[in-house]
Amino acid sequence: MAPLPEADQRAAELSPVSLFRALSDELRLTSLLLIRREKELCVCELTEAFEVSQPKVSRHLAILRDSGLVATERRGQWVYYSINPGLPTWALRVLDETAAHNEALIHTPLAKLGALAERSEPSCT
Amino acid sequence: MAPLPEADQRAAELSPVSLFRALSDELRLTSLLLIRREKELCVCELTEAFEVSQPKVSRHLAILRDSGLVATERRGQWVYYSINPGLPTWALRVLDETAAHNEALIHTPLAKLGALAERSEPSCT
DNA sequence: AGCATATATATGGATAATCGAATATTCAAT
DNA sequence: ATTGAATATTCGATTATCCATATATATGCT
Repeated sequence: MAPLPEADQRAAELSPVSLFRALSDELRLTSLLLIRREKELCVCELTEAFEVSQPKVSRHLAILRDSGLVATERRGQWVYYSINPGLPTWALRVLDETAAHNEALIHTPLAKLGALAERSEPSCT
Repeated sequence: MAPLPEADQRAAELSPVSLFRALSDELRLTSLLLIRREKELCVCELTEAFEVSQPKVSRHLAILRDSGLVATERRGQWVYYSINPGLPTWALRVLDETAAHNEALIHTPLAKLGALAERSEPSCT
């Protein structure tokens, strides 16, 4: 068999406690839900959507990545974060349930993202 | 309308972050799953099932109670913990998914509980 | 090369979580 | 009332988490 990518491997080993620890911070949870909804987002988009410092976003995304929840792909100067496709089904369902019944969680940042999108591509500032 | 019991009120306000924080500790998560499976358990049963100190179990159960996840009922000297019936559906589904696909989590403590049950009622020691 | 933008990491300090051990509290029964 | 069993709480120490700030790395462009 072909070896799994690193992130997928971590996701395959994902323990419930690791998942819940990762989701136990508001910025991490909402970032993950926003990424899930938008398919992929780069650091600067999240920084503007949540109006927090870039290092803060980066640090929390690193935690999501290290626990196997998100995958990253660099394209040019941007690093795009997306839901790790190797996530176990039960974890995806946890996210689905949480997202479906807590839409208010990402309401505001989603609106900010929308305003951002009107100026074409990332090009954050 | 009749006012909700305290625990139900907390459950109704349950935020995703609060839920995940509560589940981000192994003893709390496994205790909750064990309670869910057994309908109700008292502190001494959990103490023996997990082979940890009584204050430790009590402290973590208090956190589960304060975050609205479990309800308590005193019967004689024992305090029984059960899943808070006022838990929102999405939270129950999160527990369902977690339990269904991580049975190994409570395998050992469940076996210890079984051995305990052969000597009739709680009567821990 | 040199500069600007995007992202990541290191440092130090404040706050919170967790633990073991000791001590309270509550209830039942004598 | 006193004892014993079950549960809860407090205390001090340790560790983990989170933040802001500063700095480093990586990429693209000229």
